[in-house]
Amino acid sequence: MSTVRGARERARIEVTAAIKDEARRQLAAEGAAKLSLRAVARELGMVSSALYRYFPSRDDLLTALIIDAYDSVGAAAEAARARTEDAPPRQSWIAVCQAVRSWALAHPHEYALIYGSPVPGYSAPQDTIGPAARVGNTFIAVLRAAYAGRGLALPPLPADLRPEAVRMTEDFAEGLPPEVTAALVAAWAQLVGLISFELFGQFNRVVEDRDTFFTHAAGQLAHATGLPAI
Amino acid sequence: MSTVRGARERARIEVTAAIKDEARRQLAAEGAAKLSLRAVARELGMVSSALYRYFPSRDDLLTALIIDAYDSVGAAAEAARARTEDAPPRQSWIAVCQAVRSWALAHPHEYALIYGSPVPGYSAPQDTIGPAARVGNTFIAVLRAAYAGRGLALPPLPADLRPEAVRMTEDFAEGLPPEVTAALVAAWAQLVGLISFELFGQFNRVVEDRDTFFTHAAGQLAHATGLPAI
DNA sequence: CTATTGAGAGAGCACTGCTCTTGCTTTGGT
DNA sequence: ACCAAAGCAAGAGCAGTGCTCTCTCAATAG
Repeated sequence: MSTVRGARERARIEVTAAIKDEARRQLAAEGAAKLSLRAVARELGMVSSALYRYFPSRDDLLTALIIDAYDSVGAAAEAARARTEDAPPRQSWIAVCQAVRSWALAHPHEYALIYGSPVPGYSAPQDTIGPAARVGNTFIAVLRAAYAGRGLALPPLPADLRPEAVRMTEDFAEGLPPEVTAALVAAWAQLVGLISFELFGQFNRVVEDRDTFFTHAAGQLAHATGLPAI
Repeated sequence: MSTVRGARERARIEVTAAIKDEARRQLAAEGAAKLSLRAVARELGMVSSALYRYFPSRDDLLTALIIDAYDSVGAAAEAARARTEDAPPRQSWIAVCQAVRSWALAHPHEYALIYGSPVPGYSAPQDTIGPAARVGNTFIAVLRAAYAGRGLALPPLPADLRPEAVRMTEDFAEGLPPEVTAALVAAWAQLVGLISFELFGQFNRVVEDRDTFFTHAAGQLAHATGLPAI
């Protein structure tokens, strides 16, 4: 139970939130590289050393922001799916793709934080893996619904990939045909590639009409996971 | 002509190279975030201010490393294509994909520098766009050879994407069917997505047998660009 | 009511990118 | 061959960073 125990505990929660808010502001304004503990503290009217009572290091603050970013994009994806629950699965798929892209365009630095080069340490802390899975799980949900009691429309896997696909299915996509699981994982990575290229400037002087291009590509990815064309 | 004009000019070239080498060493060891001008200077036995005679700022040093990285991965891709010039185009395509991935696994921090979040300014300087195109041009070359005097094996583009695909073709992929150009651009972005997911830890606890998975995905991308299965 | 815990403040360390000034050496024109 | 100009290294210094340590004071718990 999280009953409020006293003024102290309540204050701690509020200050922690204020720090994260200000840090997120600086992140959005200048990027992760220029996020400075001292500047956050200054803006909040406290001295820098006081901030260490709330986050033991700069990396921990960043990790907190990473988790929030995962949750934010995950929520956007889930909302898109909920909005299209009754539409054909292909439309639902494309809607989720577009939701992720829109979120990325609206929060470029937060996107870079989670899908760009990992800034803090090398392996992501344990706390991030839950929120990190939300978008992927949304895609899984779309496909699960689409494949409920329907035949497979995908060619069989090559022999060397099949065991891996079966394992992945058992691990996190129970119920999906292994062909679909493998295609889904690839499609999800590829989607992020498309968004990253657009966001990180790789499409400058290459792709101009990005909305159209992306929507088409998202449709191709839907096709790759075996979703019917309608 | 780059005739050596004198001891001074020669020294400048050598020192510039030494700085880049040491910087690349630190980049490979610790990542772009921890690359420090002072540490580079220290390691080279010079004082930090002297380094500014060669690179006007840290970002300029990083830009030089970015260009080198683009050239490095571009050379790897071109070599893979040269090695498979007489093979069926699908094999050539897959070989180039694998060359890019291998380069990325061997130079993770340099890869992150060019395909991860852009570290220095936001828009890449003019000097980078030439080297940055080498890998893409390699893929274009593979497809150009494959489509020389051969029919199209791709469905027609939707009406809204067609003009964009035609423009892209005229801009940098002269001779390719517009359907192929559009598919290629998407495939290239998607390939980077696959590699980034693997390199940045997004495949941890998800994909185990990464060689197999990647090779299969590369084959799917070849298929998406219309290359025949053999 | 007292002992313990948590929080803010301040000083300080080691480091960073970058600038400016001061000498010295190589260069190019006369 | 000489001499001004340009290129270069060194040193000091500024403003900023992450982080640690100590000190003081207020809130909590027994």
